[in-house]
Amino acid sequence: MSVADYKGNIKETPFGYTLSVIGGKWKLLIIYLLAENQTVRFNDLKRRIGAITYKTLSAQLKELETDGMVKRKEYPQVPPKVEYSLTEKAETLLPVLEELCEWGAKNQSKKIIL
Amino acid sequence: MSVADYKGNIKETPFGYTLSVIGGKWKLLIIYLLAENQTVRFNDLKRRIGAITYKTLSAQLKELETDGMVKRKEYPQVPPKVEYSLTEKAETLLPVLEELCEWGAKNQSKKIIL
DNA sequence: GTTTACACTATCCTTTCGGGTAGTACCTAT
DNA sequence: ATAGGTACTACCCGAAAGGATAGTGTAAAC
Repeated sequence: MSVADYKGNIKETPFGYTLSVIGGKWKLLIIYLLAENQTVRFNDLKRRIGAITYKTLSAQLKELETDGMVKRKEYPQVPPKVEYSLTEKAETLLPVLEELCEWGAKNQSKKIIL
Repeated sequence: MSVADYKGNIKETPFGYTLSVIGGKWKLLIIYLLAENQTVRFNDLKRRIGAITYKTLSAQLKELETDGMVKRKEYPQVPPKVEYSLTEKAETLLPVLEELCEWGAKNQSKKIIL
């Protein structure tokens, strides 16, 4: 299915799919933090981000998990311990994210010339 | 400003900026249609997309315009005629969009292995 | 002279996303 | 005995995005 063929069901196109995977408000930051630190625990992630709430962090992680971007490893102990890390799938996206970032850096401040 | 430094104001990071420019529900489709056809008129765009409403199309185009992604050329005649086309800035993004698209195509159907 | 087309705008409504606050069960440290 | 830490969930709420419907002014086509 080509991008120009869709009629509103954007998630079914390759591009729309990619967008849906990384489009959440905090998803990129989470991906970057996991890329930098390999494995991070829930409350640690919360502390590093700061402004996010538990509920939102939990939701974003769950979405990333069902999209196959993060792995969740739970240790059956008390108090609980859960470690989050990137999947291989997520790692293959990192170079593309870098490029998007570069494009943004180049164009963010550019004046619009008509 | 690095991506890992932001605290909720995502639009100020290069990546967040890029995302905000292409993140609208129909923006990608519009960009692709303009890339394929060079210049397209308003109602023509509406017909090609189909499911979009005038209001939404109008809003998305306006946002793309203020972000410097599309040019709007108005002909002072009756009935009105307006042509939309991509700016150079938008054209520099096309290769990156292709890559996002490829990643999506490769990963969309992949099963998640834990 | 009624319809059609153009490029929209206005108003209202629904859906979606994320935020705020509180609470859970259990254990460790003081 | 009390406070704090762990990894969450439940419930409610507000803002923002986008959809539905209708209307505008002019002119050409039928």
